[in-house]
Amino acid sequence: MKRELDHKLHLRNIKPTAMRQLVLHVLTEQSTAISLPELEQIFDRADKATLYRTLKTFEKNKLIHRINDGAGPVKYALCQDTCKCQPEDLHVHFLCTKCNQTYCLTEIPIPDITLPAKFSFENVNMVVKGVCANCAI
Amino acid sequence: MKRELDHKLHLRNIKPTAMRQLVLHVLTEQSTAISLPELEQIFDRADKATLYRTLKTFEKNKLIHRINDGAGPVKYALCQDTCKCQPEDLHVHFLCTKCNQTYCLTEIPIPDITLPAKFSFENVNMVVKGVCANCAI
DNA sequence: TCTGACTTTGCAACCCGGTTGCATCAACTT
DNA sequence: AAGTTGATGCAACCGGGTTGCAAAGTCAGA
Ligand SMILES: [Mn+2]
Ligand SMILES: [Mn+2]
Ligand SMILES: [Zn+2]
Ligand SMILES: [Zn+2]
Repeated sequence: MKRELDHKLHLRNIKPTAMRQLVLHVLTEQSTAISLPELEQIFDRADKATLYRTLKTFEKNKLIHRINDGAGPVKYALCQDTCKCQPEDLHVHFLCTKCNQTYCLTEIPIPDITLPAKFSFENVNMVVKGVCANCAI
Repeated sequence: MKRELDHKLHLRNIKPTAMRQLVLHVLTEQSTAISLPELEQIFDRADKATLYRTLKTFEKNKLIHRINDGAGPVKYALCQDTCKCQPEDLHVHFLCTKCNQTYCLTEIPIPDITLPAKFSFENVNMVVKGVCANCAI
């Protein structure tokens, strides 16, 4: 277990401190994305700034990606092992309006868009809102 | 001029107060979306809460729509006259990474997505990032 | 025209997510 | 052991967003 976490950190060139192991452990347990405030509640003895900087480090090193679903705080989810956070790694996200959980739809790539003349493409964010399978009646 | 603004307000069932006329006037002048903090700077004598509630009223009555481009504050842009803020009215937005302006690409509808089983669709937000025509070299 | 109900505005204060400065602590190098 | 670097903890701050409340404005009915 701990081995695998350390390995994941190592692959992304992140030094395996105790804090980082704990945070990564929590992240791997989630089936949906998690925000900094949620993380604060899970570790109620940990410092917000440390958690914040841990997420920053993870994001910079492409261990996690940030998701802006438009509903409150930014959320984070683990990247796939092969992810380089390039356009081809981008996928659709889904925000459930009932449970407020945000899902990575990693198998759904974002469709191509034809931009107006002289507009160049760098990146794209696509969030679908609706009701998730868990919340469906 | 003032006639047209009042007419727009009337069409959306918004009482034409002085404040609302001023804000709508500013909104019609913009070619890109504008945030509440930006609006505060334009009217530096106006109260933030009043501007805030004015935007809320406009949004509720579908005179403007909110754009969450993931870069700082929420921005707002005028809806088309025919807009009912339904899925068919949704369009792609474009955030320029150089000038930080957000464009409504009203002629580009958001492509359909096939969601996983039991996930239902309500809404979608799509923001493309890149460099706009004005900032292109 | 006066009155009372309702809406809008202005001001102040607050909330919360995000961010930073700084001192301390831990790990690693020489 | 001493020095260097990076990580952590704590406190404070910032900015966008939001609310409570009283004053001002609007307007219909008496
Ligand atoms: Mn994702
Ligand atoms: Mn738009
Ligand atoms: Zn759900
Ligand atoms: Zn631009």
